[in-house]
Amino acid sequence: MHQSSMYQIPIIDFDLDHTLDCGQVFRWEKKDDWWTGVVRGSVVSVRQDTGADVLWVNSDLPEGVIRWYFRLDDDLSQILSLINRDQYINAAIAGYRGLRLIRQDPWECLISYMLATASNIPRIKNGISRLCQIVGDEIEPDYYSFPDAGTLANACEDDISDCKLGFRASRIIKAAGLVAEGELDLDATARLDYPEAKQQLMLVKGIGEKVADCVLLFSFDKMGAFPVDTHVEQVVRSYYGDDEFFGGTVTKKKIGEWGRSYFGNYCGYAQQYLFYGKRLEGIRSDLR
DNA sequence: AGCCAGGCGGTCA
DNA sequence: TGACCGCATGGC
Repeated sequence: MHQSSMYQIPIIDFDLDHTLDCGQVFRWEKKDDWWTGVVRGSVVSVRQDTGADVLWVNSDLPEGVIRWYFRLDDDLSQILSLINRDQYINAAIAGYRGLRLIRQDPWECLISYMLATASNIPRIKNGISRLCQIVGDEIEPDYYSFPDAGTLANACEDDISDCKLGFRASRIIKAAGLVAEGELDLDATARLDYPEAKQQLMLVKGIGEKVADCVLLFSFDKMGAFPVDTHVEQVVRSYYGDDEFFGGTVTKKKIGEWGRSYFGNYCGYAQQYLFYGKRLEGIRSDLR
């Protein structure tokens, strides 16, 4: 049995609910004020009372790992002031202040976002949950590890089929093979700078600009990545500018280039606030 | 009952 | 380049 201990971490400018609910991670669940998830193969529970300046942690991981995972080392107020360039992002920041990006495990992040293509968050969560339950290991009653590359590459077809991943299944199996064989070295790729790391990732079939940017931002520590999915595209098109603003047809590629230069070095944070901000009614009515 | 989803790769003009 | 398709199907 594991030995987990309870401790608290002092926090500032951190909102646990926004951080875990904003759609950047898919395996955390909240019940009775406690969020529970799996970090580095071990079950972690965290809780923040509303407005409290401490985070309660129940985990066998040391405090430093939790602080690292939640990017508590980021100077969030500084970052937010850097990206707060207009009324729209200001509203998103006001609505969701305390949202921090998370340092996810690169392998889990890669597969998760490959599975996220042409899907929606509830379905993504269900699919990843099934993948872990069917192909992963039960590390505690009802809690499962994310399957490693070798295990996933060799999973039997029936199990994969039961995960209900649709056309995405064959893509992740192939990627798993590349990682298991060492043909794709995620740790080495993470050490490259943004454009080179992105280029490397996109050599893999099934990884395009958007998936690559998500992996770069959420697990490779590249704050200058700006993933453009359908939601961010809709926000940018309707609020920031349409065809004429971009000088020709608006494409996701152009939006990505615009976002990186407009919001600057921490545009990845801006992207996540825009993405999550889309659900704020104040902003939605502004878009209408 | 449809429509659309944190896309990608290929094809065709 | 940019537009259009097929992919496979769950969730609302």
